[in-house]
Amino acid sequence: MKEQASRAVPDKPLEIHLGYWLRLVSNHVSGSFASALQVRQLSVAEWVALNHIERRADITAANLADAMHMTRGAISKIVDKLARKQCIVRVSSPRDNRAQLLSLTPSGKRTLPRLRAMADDNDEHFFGRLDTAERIELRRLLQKLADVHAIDTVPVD
Amino acid sequence: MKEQASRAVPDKPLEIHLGYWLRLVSNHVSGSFASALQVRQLSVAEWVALNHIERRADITAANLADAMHMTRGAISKIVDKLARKQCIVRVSSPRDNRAQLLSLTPSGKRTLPRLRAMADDNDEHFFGRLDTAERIELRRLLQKLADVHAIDTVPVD
DNA sequence: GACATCATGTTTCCATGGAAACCATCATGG
DNA sequence: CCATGATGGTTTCCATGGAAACATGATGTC
Repeated sequence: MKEQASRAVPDKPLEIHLGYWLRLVSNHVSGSFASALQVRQLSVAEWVALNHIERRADITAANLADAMHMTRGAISKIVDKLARKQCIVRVSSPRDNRAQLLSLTPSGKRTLPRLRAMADDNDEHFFGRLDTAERIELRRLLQKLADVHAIDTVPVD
Repeated sequence: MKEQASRAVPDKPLEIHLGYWLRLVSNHVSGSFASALQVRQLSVAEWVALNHIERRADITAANLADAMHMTRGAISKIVDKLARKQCIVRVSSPRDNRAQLLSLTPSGKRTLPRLRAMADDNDEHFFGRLDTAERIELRRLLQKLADVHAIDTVPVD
């Protein structure tokens, strides 16, 4: 009598789901990076926004929202904070008075390399224990998942 | 003159970080599951709490907080919601009048299998496109990361 | 036994982000 | 030209979760 598997609690804990492990590790990595950024008075979302603005100067808030998979409402607040911190400036688009073009201030441009170093360190700290092959494989698997589920549906135009 | 790599924007986008992909995919998986749970009027956190309570009946709120890596304040609210939804009951511990023992109601026990099926479906939907070897490898890598960084520091007693 | 210390659970306050309503500005069709 | 709709950005409201203060009960020390 195999310990009556019928009425017993099904032995299918949360840990059997890959999603569980993904969330566990992901939250930890992001949380650690958030702590690191905190000494610079920045949030992860703000860091991501700065990156997008750096890569594509004069991006509009709506495009930024698409690129970051966030709502325009949330972006509005983030942009507001970054502007208050003198990291970016908002300029009305000459061809559309509704839109505002976002770009880095000199101060913003100067701080980005340091932030990037922190991001590199954080990534290295977490994934450094994997050897090169493992890191490549992890990246491949994650990209495959993103690809298969069209998570990279980022119009950004 | 290699397009002056000095002053140019360093070509190190967010996507080079494994943490970026981890967060991207993880958020998507969790978000999808959250949507699925929504039709049952449950949040992901509530689902996780139900699982822990099922696995360890008469767990205290403090232990649940440890197990879920959340603060007692947050757990207090989650437990409150689950109690209001008649999924669990709170009973004062006979040996410690501060502590309250949490356990599933019959209704809670009945709904858990359906929730588990939803979780299984969600996981299968997202990771089903990976073949068996890939899924095993992904699990191994994530567990290795959790292990190396002691993310599983779950006292739970 | 009295008091300091600690643990449990709740509450309050804060920050974040989505949903939806809103206003201003384009764009299009009549 | 103007009415209608679409779009960009802001605001308000809501839900979630952490931080910290709090009240209550347990524990330890003297």
